[in-house]
Amino acid sequence: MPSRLEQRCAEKGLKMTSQRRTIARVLSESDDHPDVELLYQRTQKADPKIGMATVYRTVRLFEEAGVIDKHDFGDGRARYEETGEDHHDHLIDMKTGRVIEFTNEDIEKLQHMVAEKLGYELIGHRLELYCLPIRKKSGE
Amino acid sequence: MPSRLEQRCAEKGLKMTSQRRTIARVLSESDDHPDVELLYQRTQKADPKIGMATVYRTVRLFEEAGVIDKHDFGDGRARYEETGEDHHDHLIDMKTGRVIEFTNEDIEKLQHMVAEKLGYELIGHRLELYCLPIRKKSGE
DNA sequence: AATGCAACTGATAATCATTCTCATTTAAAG
DNA sequence: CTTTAAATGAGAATGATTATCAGTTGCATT
Repeated sequence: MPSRLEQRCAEKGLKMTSQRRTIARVLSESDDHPDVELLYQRTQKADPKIGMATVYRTVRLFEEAGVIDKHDFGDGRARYEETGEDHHDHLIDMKTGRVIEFTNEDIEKLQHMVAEKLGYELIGHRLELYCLPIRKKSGE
Repeated sequence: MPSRLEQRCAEKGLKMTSQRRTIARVLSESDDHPDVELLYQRTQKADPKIGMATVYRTVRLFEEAGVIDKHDFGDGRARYEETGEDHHDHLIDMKTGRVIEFTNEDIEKLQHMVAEKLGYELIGHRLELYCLPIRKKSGE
């Protein structure tokens, strides 16, 4: 059973190799935001012959084809996730590093308005909220 | 005459050397968002003995002291600007690479609301709009 | 003003994520 | 089942940034 991502790759006319299928599957099955190192580890379980370079190449290919999204949460390495029809932004828990997805239509609209007011058309955007859990106990 | 930034460094209790003064001045006089390479070039004009490593170190020191802000606009290198009392976000012109600053109180408020709804306190955030000019005439 | 020393600096080596190189292998068309 | 352009794997190369270390300097104390 081909993964959803694999199908989308085929639709884009990408040549599908066994390595790309494996990586597509791993990405499809990931519900977090893995970096390349983590993707490499996960692909290793399915096919230990896949090289790091191939993961980098494939992830770049997929990103350029628009079937996955690339993120940079400020820790110096890129992280990826399958593109969904629902756009969402990210809230980063600074304590645990956990990433929570959210959507907010009002913010989206305001972004378009801001861009328009400045004479621009909004093509893409990045919104990340760096937060700490609300806690009434003691501590930092 | 010490630059505004130099004074702020002194207030933070940072030991001020001639190199740091020079770099602080260059940062104060920059109204764009220079990367380290560009800062290095600008400091060279004032003091050709300053090394690249010192620029990196100083910029990190200043950033950790909270007197300058570090940005990452997705081109693989960090860019800096003096911290102002006015918070602002950035609109990146994808055609020219120009960076336009803007503020929007409504977006700020919504961000806090989103974080709160998810059980978090908003500490910092990053908002960048990647845009293309709305059909303008030639040149610029 | 001279002293002492921790902190700073400059040159360069090291690191980290990512991309490139190239010999070998493979997907997909004929 | 050939053919061939493209993909792969291993490791070298790259670019931005950080660490190392011997020599230098700011600055608090004589």
